[in-house]
Amino acid sequence: MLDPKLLRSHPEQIAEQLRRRGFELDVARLNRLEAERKQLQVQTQQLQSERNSSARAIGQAKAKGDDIAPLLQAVSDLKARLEAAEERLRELQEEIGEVVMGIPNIPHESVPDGTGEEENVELRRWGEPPRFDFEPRDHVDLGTALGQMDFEAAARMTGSRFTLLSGPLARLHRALIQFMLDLHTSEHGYTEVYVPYLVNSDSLRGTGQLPKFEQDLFRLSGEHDYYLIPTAEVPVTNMVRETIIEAADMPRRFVAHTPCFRSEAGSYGKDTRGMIRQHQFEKVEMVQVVRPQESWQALEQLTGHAETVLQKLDLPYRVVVLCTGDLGFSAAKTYDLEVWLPGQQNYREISSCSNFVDFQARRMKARWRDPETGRPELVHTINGSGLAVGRTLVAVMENYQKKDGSIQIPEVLREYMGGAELIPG
RNA sequence: GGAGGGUUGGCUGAGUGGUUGAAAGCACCGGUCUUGAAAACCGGCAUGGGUUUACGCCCAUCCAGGGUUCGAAUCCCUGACCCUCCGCCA
Repeated sequence: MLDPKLLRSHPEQIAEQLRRRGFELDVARLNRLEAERKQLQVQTQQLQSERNSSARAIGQAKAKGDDIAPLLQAVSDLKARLEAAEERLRELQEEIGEVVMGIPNIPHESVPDGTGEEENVELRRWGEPPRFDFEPRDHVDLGTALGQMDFEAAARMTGSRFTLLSGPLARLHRALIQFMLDLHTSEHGYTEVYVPYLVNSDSLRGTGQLPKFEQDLFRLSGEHDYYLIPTAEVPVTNMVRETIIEAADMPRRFVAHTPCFRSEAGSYGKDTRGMIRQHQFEKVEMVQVVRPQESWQALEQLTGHAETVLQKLDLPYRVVVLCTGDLGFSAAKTYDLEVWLPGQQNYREISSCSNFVDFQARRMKARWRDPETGRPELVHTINGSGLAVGRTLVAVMENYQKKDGSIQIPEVLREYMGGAELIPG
């Protein structure tokens, strides 16, 4: 959510900045609603003030033993007028609230202009795509040949876009999780957290998935109105919802491994083969809650933490900065890490690191006490995948494959694999 | 699943219809005292919104929503969450 004060005072400037990301802000409508709100609010508050003072007068008269009948007479129609005004004001504020909640974040000035994915800008590359003296296979062929990856069985027990892993491949998947968590907690200063995988709608509103992106979520039916988390960002960021953090406790850095559940109703036909796009996948997520003046530095740092995972796994990747048109709803700036997949001969997204500045914090009422002002101020929130586990498994399989279909185990994972160096073909 | 208790400011916690936005304590900030610190003493200290050049004034908020009333933290209803006991259970 954008600062309502800014939205009121400089709507044209905000509209212009939002136009960069292809969002058309209806300034005329907003101004009209605001003008009406202002007028109605003043009127309502006048009536409330009237009610308060007359109620007080009645109380005093009663205490003195005076006759209160004429006073009661004087306020006889006040209540009806007040209720009508309050009702209209409430409706109006709801309408304004809906409009405001549907406005995306303003892109940071450093974000390149563009209309979509193809205009994202590559910043740097790390590592060399491996050369094979044979035709490299993709993870589906490799996993199926090993007999340790079964999409058909998963489709029978559930449906499409699910995977069944078994044996060493299942263990490798788990090893990746352990490795990532250990790295971030022991070397990058994150606190590991375990969180609910079901959340309420307030939490999803707080991080920006609701109200606009309900179709991407799995929602429970039955007694509770809960949703399956689409990312650990939701529960972890909401840890600080409606709290005031003391300056000494900043910054806060959390890392969590969770499954993620995405309906992605709009993605039919995209990445239908393999584990790239699933309804359920594991992710290790880093979240930072920082002082506003530190958030841009924190984004660079957090992106580096995600890169370290790829470097330690010796997986070639590149870093791109998303252009304005590809930016997520809540983000002010996003770096994507894309890993090299020999099976696709392409770089594919494996991590997304974003600075949300105060956008989520305002929705969540997440604040800290600024020693400069002594008052509660909004925090900034940053998060990033460190990394998407399923896609990392894909990357390891495809980059570490051998001609006979066996898969070499990256050195840093061996301690989590009982010392094994190879998944034999 | 059954029975009961609770939810008040950063924290603890008073407060059952009329200057209560809310006692008191803690924490925090400033001052006096002190070589310095502590203690003691004095003072300050909620959030959001409207309005004003400004001092300020006004409104809302005591879990949420509805109701009763001239007037609700306080009474009634519904819901959420927390706690205790019983039952069941990984």
